[in-house]
Amino acid sequence: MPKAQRMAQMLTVAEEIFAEQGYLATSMDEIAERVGVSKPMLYEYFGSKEGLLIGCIHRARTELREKTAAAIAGATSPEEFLRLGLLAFFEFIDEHRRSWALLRQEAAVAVPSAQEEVEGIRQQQTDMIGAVLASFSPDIDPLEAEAFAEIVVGATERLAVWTERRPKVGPALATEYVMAVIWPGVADRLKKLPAPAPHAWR
Amino acid sequence: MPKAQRMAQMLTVAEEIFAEQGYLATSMDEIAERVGVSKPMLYEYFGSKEGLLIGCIHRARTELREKTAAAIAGATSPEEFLRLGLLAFFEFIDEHRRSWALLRQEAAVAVPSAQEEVEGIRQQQTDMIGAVLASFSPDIDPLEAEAFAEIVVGATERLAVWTERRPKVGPALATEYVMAVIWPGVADRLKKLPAPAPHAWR
DNA sequence: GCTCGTAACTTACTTCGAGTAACCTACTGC
DNA sequence: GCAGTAGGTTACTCGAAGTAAGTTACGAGC
Repeated sequence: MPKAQRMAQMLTVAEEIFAEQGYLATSMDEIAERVGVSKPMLYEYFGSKEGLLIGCIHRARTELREKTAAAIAGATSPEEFLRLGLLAFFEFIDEHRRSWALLRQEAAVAVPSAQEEVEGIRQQQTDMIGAVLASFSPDIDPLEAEAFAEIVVGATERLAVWTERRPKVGPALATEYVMAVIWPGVADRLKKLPAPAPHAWR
Repeated sequence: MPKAQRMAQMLTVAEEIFAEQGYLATSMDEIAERVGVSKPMLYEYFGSKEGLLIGCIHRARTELREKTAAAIAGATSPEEFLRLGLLAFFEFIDEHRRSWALLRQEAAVAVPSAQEEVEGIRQQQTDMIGAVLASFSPDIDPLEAEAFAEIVVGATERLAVWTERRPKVGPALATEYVMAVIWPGVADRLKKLPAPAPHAWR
């Protein structure tokens, strides 16, 4: 089997087993066996167990970025922008329930560089939010914009984990919940800056 | 040295080394050596490496619960309640910078029971928020209340991680950021429902 | 002042899994 | 038909989790 194809297969199998049993409880021998190949092949292509995990995360990250970018492409207001971005995120999670737990939870643990990959996902998200804030309200304090973006990402991520325990809450409702809590506050801040709002500073 | 004292010492050392190097990169021999005791003693008192980690998390959780409970004791409005709770949380993080990363990130380890301990911390937080919402607005949809609580906890946790990279953002400012984003949305929801007579409930 | 019981501790293993060295084989281009 | 290489394997090393069995410190009861 050609290299690229074999690598993709390995990632798929690894993601599945990691999600099933957890990163620590999974041995490279086991993954190799389920792929139908010997352990050194995994090392040939991914260098280490950690490398394999990072490969999984990286692939998910790429897919998430593409979906989000496509989703927000047509947005015309900050509210629409946020709503579409959140929806894309929750839909992604919904489609990847199993691997999501892995990527979000396991990766943190394991290894500093896997940690970086996960941070990369968050960076995508915060960058996106930061871009909304900055584009619609260029004078916002950069530190505050960053904090807002982190808050939105944190809220969203946490709610994504929560929806796993509440299967009846689908992507649309999850999006509404997040918007209901954060949008008034974000809108408030956006209004205040460009044209000083009626009620100035609390 | 008596058992209780030795256990406390072990937890302190373990927390420190885990935070320094990460859970995986730390060996039990290393912890034992730094405690000044042999490895089987660690197993005698904590059963496993995982057990030791859980011990660390559990201790932190207890401390956080006590501090938060003390902080919110005198609150009279939902806003004050939230603000004091958040402040207590950020102050706790500020005092435990080293071990914080460990407890939140590392603990997500494949080991389910460590994961549960960390979820226990979050449960404390969401319960607290849920209690505010329910006490000030008893007719709120329980599912929505739960979602709101998760959102607030997620936002807070994420901002706590962020402040580690922004040392100039202290607990007070972090609290303000979170309140600025979430309070308008939460207040909005509380207002929408039939206002309870202040004294008539419970 | 001895000895019994137990709490606190150690040495010396076993076991398991990550990572590696060295070797094999089938196909492709020439 | 031979050389080079992509794709693969077997059989190891080594480090760290976990354990079995034994050792010392010491207070209580006689």
